[in-house]
Amino acid sequence: MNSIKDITIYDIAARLHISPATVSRGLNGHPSISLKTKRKIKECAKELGYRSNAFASNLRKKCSNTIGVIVPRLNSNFMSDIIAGIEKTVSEAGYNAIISQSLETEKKEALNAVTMYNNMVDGLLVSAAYDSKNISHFEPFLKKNIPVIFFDRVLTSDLCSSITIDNFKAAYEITSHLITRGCKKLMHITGNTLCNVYLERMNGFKKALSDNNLKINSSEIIVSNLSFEAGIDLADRILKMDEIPEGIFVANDTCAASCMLELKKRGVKIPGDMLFAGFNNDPISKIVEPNLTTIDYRGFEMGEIAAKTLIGHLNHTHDINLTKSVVLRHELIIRESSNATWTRMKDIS
Amino acid sequence: MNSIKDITIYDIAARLHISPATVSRGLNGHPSISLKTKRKIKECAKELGYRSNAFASNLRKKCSNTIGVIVPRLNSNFMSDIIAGIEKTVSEAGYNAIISQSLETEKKEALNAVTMYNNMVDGLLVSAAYDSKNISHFEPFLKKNIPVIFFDRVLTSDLCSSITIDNFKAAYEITSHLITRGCKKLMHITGNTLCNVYLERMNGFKKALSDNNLKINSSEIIVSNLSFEAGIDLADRILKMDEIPEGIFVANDTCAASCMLELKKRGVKIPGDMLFAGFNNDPISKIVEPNLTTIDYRGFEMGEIAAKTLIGHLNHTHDINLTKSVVLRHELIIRESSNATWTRMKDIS
DNA sequence: GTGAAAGCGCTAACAT
DNA sequence: ATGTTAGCGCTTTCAC
Repeated sequence: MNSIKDITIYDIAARLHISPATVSRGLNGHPSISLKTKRKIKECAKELGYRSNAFASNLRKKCSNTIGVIVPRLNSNFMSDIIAGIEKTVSEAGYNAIISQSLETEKKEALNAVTMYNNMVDGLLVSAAYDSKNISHFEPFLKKNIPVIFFDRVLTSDLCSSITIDNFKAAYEITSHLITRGCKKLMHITGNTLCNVYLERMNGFKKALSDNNLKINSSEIIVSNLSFEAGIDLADRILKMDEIPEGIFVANDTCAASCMLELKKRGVKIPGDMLFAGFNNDPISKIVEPNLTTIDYRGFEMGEIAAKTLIGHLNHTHDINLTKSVVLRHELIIRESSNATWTRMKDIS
Repeated sequence: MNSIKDITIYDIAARLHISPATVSRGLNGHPSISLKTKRKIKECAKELGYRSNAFASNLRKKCSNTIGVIVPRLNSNFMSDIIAGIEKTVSEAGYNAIISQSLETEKKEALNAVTMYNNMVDGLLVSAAYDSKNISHFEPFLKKNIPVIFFDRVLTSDLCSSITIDNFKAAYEITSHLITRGCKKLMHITGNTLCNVYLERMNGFKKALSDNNLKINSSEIIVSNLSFEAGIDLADRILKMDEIPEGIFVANDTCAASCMLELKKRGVKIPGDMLFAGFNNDPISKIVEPNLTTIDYRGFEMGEIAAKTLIGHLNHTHDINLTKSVVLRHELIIRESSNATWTRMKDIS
């Protein structure tokens, strides 16, 4: 295939009448090589179009200088920001990143992990799939002391660090906000509660209710896949309820937006008849009418910190204390979908 | 770091009293190894927790079994679909993919290309950055006969295949649709016309106008970065025009949606006062009100075909005829934003 | 400051 | 059907 032979350090050595060892050292900035020879080597390398053979180098050094990234999906702004944050950080530290998506299944997540393992990644950054139950598929890494760090969607383990936001608190705040606006009968639409982010958001919702002396009826918490289509089905389900909720907190923006639209289509006025809140501050939350109250958190920063934590750990190899958690800040963004005092109580009085 | 020594084929060979070569062949399913020994080898490998060292293998074979993917951004559903299509295809063919984003700059695209080159990818799949002007940064690949295939955002070159849709035709169709609906004064908002997709969409727009005997005023074509924010600024600019357009075709959905919303906020009725069309069939197009007329094309399929083309080329190494183009189908999706006969002409009559 | 030499783990001639 | 052997390109210990 590649008709033209690759230039190796031997070619440079021959041309310069020095040893390959010196060339290797020169190229890698080894301190004990004189500046003059270093310069000569680099010039020659450039001239001949030399490129370092990463395989030979990695084989010899027994490490890849690569970190693996596994995420559920790449299709959100949020994830793209995270990836950008990771890429920036790892490349600044002289590492490469290899990225893969689990498409929300534990099976593909495990498969991706095997690939990463075989490619000898130095560390792993993971945001777990929707149905990932435990860290068993990451055990080969842990056994070999290859650090695995979770971000956003974490799998709890004593052996892994995690970077998250305080989903419980964020949910508590957004629910309290709806309550402050006058909602008494609230509803929560969440994702698979195996997933920490959805479990915690649900718990925050519940706590806000109980702290405000509102009773929690289990029928008012619905688990869904939070897709666009699910939002439409949910609207239907909501309208069929005995008592229509006054405020709805959905665990993501996409589903909140489609649900809201469907309800509007069926004659529900928002925020007139019902208040709405989402989660993520996705661009969609600024497009949907009314604009959606939501929780903002910065993906880029999360990616940066996840990568920095991993690389920091990789550098001082003796850091026993891997198991730390970083919690990033979030912000409640109040928009039109909840920005009215809820007044259906007039009907009752 | 990794305290436990890795198992190699030598360990398996020793344990089984056979040669490492046999182990290697057995593991790789070489035909001339008896089924019995194959099974024995695989069992032993599993038992010892063997993993193949990809570096040694790649070093020896002088190929990486990896294809590189460079895209502008990962943050759209469309791109995520493309990546999923690529990943599925390459993994079925026994390859790996390494993915990176250029963040819309030629500079980072070139940087990513260097990384890919040093990692000896067997081929490259590229969707060009916003400001990528030529293929010079891919020349090292072409010089070494490493195939580079463009998809969606292509850079024209005799040396590279491309997978696209017929942007010209799609734009022609959507513009004709607006004209059929009664618009006489049309406007087009496009991206950097260095980019084939935007250039062709603009040309399709122009052709539809001239075919319908509508004159093209250069002021009615605006180049923008097509971002959410740009849409808002454009709304302002549109309202300041001497003659407000009757129909607007924007080259993507995000910008179309934000522009439409801002116009609505300023009192413009859509589709009452003005028809709108976007491009991409992004989820946002189904959220914005009115729902946006747009062009749909399937990303998953595009990714699949791009990867299949590349891998097909990789397999029969003698395929001289790399330079072929595949054009995928697209579909005009008519929604509410243009689904009304335009009637402002009443004002004039 | 530089060189010699061994070896990382695997594969592919070339044997048998 | 299996074994022998050499070598992919690099890094690194040990010499000097």
